[in-house]
Amino acid sequence: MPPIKVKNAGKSVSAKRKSGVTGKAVTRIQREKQDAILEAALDVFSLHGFRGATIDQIAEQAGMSKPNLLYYFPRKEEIHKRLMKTMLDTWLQPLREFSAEGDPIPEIRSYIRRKLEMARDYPRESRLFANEMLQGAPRLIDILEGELKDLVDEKVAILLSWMDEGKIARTDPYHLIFSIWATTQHYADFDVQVRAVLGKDRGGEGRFEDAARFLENLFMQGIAPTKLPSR
Amino acid sequence: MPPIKVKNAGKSVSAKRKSGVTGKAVTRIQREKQDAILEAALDVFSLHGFRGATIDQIAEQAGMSKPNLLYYFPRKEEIHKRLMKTMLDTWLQPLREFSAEGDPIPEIRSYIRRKLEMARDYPRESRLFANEMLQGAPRLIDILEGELKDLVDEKVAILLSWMDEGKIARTDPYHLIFSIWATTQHYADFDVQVRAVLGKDRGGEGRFEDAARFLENLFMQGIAPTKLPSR
DNA sequence: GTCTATATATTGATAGAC
DNA sequence: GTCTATCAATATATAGAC
Repeated sequence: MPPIKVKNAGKSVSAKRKSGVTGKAVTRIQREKQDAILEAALDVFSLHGFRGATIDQIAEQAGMSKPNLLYYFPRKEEIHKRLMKTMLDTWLQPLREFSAEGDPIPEIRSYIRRKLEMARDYPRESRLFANEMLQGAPRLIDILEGELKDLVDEKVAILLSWMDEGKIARTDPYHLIFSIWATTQHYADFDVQVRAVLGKDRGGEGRFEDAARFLENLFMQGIAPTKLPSR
Repeated sequence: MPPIKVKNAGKSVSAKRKSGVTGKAVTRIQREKQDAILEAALDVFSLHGFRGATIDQIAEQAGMSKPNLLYYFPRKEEIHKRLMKTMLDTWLQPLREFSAEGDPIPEIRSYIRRKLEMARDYPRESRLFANEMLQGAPRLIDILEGELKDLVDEKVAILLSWMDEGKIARTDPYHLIFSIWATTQHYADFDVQVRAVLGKDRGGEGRFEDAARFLENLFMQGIAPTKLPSR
């Protein structure tokens, strides 16, 4: 699996000299400090959730004092908000790229592969998201019911049209998407368990290749158009 | 899906009059208080993780004062330890019941159904477990590498023998189990997201029936013996 | 067994010197 | 911008009266 390219996870080019929130000019050193904070915060929030994370921990990991950190992000919640924003952008990219243009089977296979690559390359983002879900998504529920639902509905329509055309087996498109999410993200969120169960001999880096092979096979069988429609 | 019976989630019969830890006699009222605490703690821990949960919250939810709670469980960690213990017992039951005796296809189908019923009926236990995984399983790693790995290895051997006999398709048994775990637990751990995406019309109680139909179909296709072995 | 009161540490956040 | 010092709130846990 090759590394995947993702939209600039930092600030957008147009915001290079202005902070979107405050409108104040932003120097290179300011951006570097902010990035160090966000990087450290991703570690801590993804591990302990919002309430379990402490500013102390984040500041230490970022290599600065607590008041210094609070100079850049006056409130704990704002760090978290920023992380969630950029995380969601990265996280939903594979689904956005899911296209009606290509052939159905390769398109779905490719989506699975990209999602698994995300779990491999961005496990902290996956855990940050999972933490928020476990807590009932108090800071994300609006996006789930709005932007995310709209995006999924759009892709579900594509899947349904493919089913109508007999290009893939008739099955529940929502639960198909849920299953792809669940199986791929599992390798980030439950990584400890995966490693522990596979043991030393099989728990190395090769586990993602094995997972990719298995998942592509599983879902390709599940949507093969030669099969009878699910009852 | 009928409700499932699970081994007594409270104290075992033989421990009815003795507390396993202290050896002291335990009255009915003591058990009731302990149960109320554990019940409330399951709510709070499953929502906020170990560090994010507070004794205040648990005590309030259990309807007692903080010192009163600490009379029964002198340390926060001991409440969590007890919860993890009983949770794991409940949680691994479906896998323990997975038997080499029955026919392969119905046996696997039945395992999927039971795991999904667990997600439906014990979502808090699922989230408690997920929270621990996200944190790197600091309080559970020994069990994962010991008891759980042994149990999985045992069931993997059964799956492999079925593959050798041509009764199910040849595929990676570990990742098959991971996929079943991931897809079923998803409906407990990511419940908010599932509801949000399905919307008002499809996000009701029927979602578990839909999920069961989809998952059984997906995995039955994936392991059907008529298929060629996965390359 | 349950309460009020409190000890002790940690938390998010601020003040003000430099 | 960064620091030390510190505040107010909250955290786990204990003391001791009843």
